[in-house]
Amino acid sequence: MMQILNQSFYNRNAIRLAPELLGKVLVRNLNGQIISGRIVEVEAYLANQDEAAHAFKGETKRNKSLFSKPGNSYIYSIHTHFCLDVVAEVPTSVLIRALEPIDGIDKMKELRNLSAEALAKADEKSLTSGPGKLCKALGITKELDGIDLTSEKSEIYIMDDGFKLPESKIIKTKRVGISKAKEFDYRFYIKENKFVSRKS
DNA sequence: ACAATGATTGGCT
DNA sequence: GCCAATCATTGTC
Repeated sequence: MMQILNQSFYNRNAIRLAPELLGKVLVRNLNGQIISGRIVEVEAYLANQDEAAHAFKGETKRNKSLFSKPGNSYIYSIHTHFCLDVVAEVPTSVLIRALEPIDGIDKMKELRNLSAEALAKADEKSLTSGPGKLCKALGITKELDGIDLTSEKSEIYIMDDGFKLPESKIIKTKRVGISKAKEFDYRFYIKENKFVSRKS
């Protein structure tokens, strides 16, 4: 049975929320068209004791969504891309790093804007296997920063479709691409899932 | 006002 | 594995 995740689901420390988000379905309503994918890789970011977290230095104009409320989006740009976090217990958050495409795969291909050559050999695996890639494939931009993910009226929300992920299928490792606080095992992904951005 | 930086990606070696 | 792309945000002057 399909059930939308509510605010109390999100309102816990990001380290506890992150593995619970694995297997849930991220839904994008793009002008009425549904694009969706199962979450297969995430990372938790804390605050006070986590130098890699955007919330580490306190609230700024950029990260104000982290200080808003559990279940809101936090979307920011990095280099030439956007990334999507869900706000957990304020101001911690969970970065969505990879999806297994479900609905709207043709639309994802269109939004990724791949070259004809890249499109020809693009398997579904490369469409959403990274935080920047999945934002592009789902048409997620900074305009959607701070929106409420707990309502089906929103342009982005997350569903539980009844998929049950066994504990034994959750792999926990160090986070990717950060220069500080590298030692923490705050990255979680689904074992043997080909849509994760990388192994180990 | 200006310089440095980055929770990434894609292409090339 | 290494590196450039490219720009919003941030800190400093």
